[in-house]
Amino acid sequence: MKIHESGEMYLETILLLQKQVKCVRAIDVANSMEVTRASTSRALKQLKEMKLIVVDENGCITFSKEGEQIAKSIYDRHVKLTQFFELIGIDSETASADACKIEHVISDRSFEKIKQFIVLNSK
Amino acid sequence: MKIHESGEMYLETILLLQKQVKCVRAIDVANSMEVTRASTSRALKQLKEMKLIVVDENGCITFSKEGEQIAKSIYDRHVKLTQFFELIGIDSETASADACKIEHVISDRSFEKIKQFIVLNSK
DNA sequence: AATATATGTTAGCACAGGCTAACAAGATTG
DNA sequence: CAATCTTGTTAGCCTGTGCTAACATATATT
Repeated sequence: MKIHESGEMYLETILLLQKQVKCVRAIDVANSMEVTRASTSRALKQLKEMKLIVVDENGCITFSKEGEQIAKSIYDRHVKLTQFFELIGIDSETASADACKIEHVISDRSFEKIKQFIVLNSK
Repeated sequence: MKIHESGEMYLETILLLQKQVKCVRAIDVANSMEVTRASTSRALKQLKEMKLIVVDENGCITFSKEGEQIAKSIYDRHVKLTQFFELIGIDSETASADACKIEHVISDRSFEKIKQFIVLNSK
C-alpha cells in the first residue's frame, strides 16, 4: 500500500496539531482539515495499516518512526515552499496555500534547489 | 462540469501535438500520454461535451476559443515553470516533470511572481 | 474479395477519497 | 439515573480516471 497525497495531508495535519496539544484525536484532525469524521476514520485506519501511526486507548494519535519521518518531511516542504513564495513577493495566505499543493508533487531535486534559493536570498 | 487536472493534460497534449502535425487524432494523444485509447476516448468525449474541442469527420481534433485559451495557458505555465526550475539549477528533465505537476495547481498570483523572477534572472 | 491492422467506442471493473446515514459506546448534564 | 452530546466506526453512494475486453469501422495487404 502506497501513501497518497491525501495520506500525506493527514500526517502533516497530525504533526501540526501535535505542536499545539499533547493528545491529538481523530476529531481534531477532522475539524482541522474540514472533512467529516467518517473520512478521517477511514484515512486513519489506512495509516494504521501502513504502520505510520498508532492510536492509544484514549484515542490519542502518535507516529511510528516512519510516520514521523514522512510527516516531518512534508511539513518541512510546506514551510520552505511557503518561505520561498514569500521571498518572491507572495502574500502569506497564497504562499501557504500553494505550498500545500506543491509539497506533495515537487521532486527532491527541485526542492533542494528551492532551499538553496532561500538560503541565498533571505536574511 | 468543471475541468480537472486530467482534462488539462489532454488539452495541453493536443496543443503540443498540433505544433508538430496538422491533424491530431485521438490515437496520437493516447500514444503521447501513454494511456489507452479507451481512456483517451472518454476524456475527449468529455472535452467535447464541455465545448473545449471539436473533432472533424477525419478525427482531427481542434480547439474551441475557450479550449485553446485553456490549453495555451497551461502550456505557458509549463514552459515558464520549466524555465524557472532550470534557472535555479535543475536539469531539464526534472524541471519539465515538476513543471508538469505544478502547472495544474499553482495560483495565478504565484505564477505571476515566478514569471517576474524569470525576467529578472535570465539573459 | 478476404483477411488483417488501425482506430475509436462502449461497458464494466478497480481504486482513491470525498460524503451521508446509522449506530455503538463513553462522557456530561438535567 | 435517564437523556443528550461527543466521538468513532461502518456501510454504502458518488465522482474522477485509470484499465481490459469486446466490438464496429475503415483502411491496407495478400
